[in-house]
Amino acid sequence: MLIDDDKLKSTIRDIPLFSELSIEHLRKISSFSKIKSFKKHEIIFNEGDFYVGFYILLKGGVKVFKTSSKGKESIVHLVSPLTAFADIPLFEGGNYPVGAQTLEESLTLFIPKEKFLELIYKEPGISLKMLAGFAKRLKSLINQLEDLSSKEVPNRLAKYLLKEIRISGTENLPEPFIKLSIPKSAIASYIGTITETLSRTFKKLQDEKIIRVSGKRIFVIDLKKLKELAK
Amino acid sequence: MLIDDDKLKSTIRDIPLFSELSIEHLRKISSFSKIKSFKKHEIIFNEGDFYVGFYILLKGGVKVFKTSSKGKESIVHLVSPLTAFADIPLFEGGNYPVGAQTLEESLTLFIPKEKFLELIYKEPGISLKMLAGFAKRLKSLINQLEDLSSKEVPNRLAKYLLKEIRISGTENLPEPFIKLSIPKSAIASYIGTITETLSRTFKKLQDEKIIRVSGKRIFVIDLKKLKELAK
DNA sequence: CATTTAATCTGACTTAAGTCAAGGAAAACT
DNA sequence: AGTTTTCCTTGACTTAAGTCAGATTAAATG
Repeated sequence: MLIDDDKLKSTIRDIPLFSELSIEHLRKISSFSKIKSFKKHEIIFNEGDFYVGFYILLKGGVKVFKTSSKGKESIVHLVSPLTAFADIPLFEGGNYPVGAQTLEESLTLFIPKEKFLELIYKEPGISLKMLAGFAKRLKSLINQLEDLSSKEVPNRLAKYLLKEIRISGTENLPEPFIKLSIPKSAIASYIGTITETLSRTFKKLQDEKIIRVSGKRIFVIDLKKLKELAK
Repeated sequence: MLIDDDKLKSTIRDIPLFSELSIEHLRKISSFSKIKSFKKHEIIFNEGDFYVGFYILLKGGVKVFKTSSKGKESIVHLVSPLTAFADIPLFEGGNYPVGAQTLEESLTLFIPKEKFLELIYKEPGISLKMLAGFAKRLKSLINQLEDLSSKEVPNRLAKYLLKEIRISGTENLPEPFIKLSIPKSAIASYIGTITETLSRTFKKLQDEKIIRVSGKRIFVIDLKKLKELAK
């Protein structure tokens, strides 16, 4: 156990999915769920594994991906802390339809399927929360889908950068920036391209004086142009 | 009113979402929902319209689409009968994030947001049903996303054709076939390409003796090859 | 049924982005 | 610190699929 029980309960509170549960329920959840820690690049589960439950990322970074018949992997979700992943098959039956692997050392909360479904039957409030969460993800997947088919790589990269800047909270600085904590190859796959093309696109945006790259940091010189590209 | 009330209630029963509701609840739903009929090519709602509720297609065909900033439309959902659409914003707030338009003369059941949410609070079984439905769609969107980024047009078309053949129930015939009820332009957009490319791809599959096209009917000559292409 | 309108096809051309191959840079690991 | 491994970049080339323009066919409508 890497964090103590009280800390865990207050962390569970921060998870949108569980934000409105009573102390009682939080205790219950923490009683049947397990903290699991993973090293960098460790596999959490493989596509096709027997489904036993879902995870909430507490700390670190995780990629959720599908592997095509030709072995090419495409990342469908870059998980950030306090977000659930692999919760879809809870209601679908079957095995894990995707694989998950850490991008850095990570801490997760594992929630076993059966116990959780029991709880959800008793506590309908949770299902409404989950519906809201699923709705949000459906919407974002639909957007991703539309972007992928109607926009080019520079547009998709711009959109990704803007999202990251919003998360970083540096949006209103004279030079908003982000620090990449994941390899560029993961970004490439996530926005639906390959590393070579991504590398060239980064260069292109630099040539156009829209961004400035310094190691793992990307500074936005011209936010207006970036937003223009993204929409 | 184009179908009588009893017929309507038994139709509602066939909708997966409502399949396990009591007569009481079915009556309730049919009391506050409205049958709306639409002509061919009629707009049901536009992207950005104020959200008032969702629809269930009873008869006909509907496309759900997003329009990019450059005016290019991409179809995110080809709705077939007994399927709900525009139900995502129920839990998300905001306006309609997509537009919907009929592809042929259609009959829908309109279910107003507020009334439905009231019902769902009282009847938690519905939310579990909806969760299952959302989970299924999330999974299918993830698959679409993966296909779009890892596969080429012929592969995507093959996959689409196979899905339609499964629906048509002719899978085990010596020559499985489907009858296109929607314009090819809709298929093109749905699989993420344009009509010209789709036309050439159809030709390619014909040259390779995988399919045979006769008007609006597509016959599969070589199912094995088609499946090979799709995976 | 004739004529307007919409859908589909075909060809010539362009282009974004993928593949292949090779060097460099940065990180991780004794 | 030095070496191995992973990550990133660059160049030359190829290709799938998009754009543009025009022709053909099918469908809708008076």
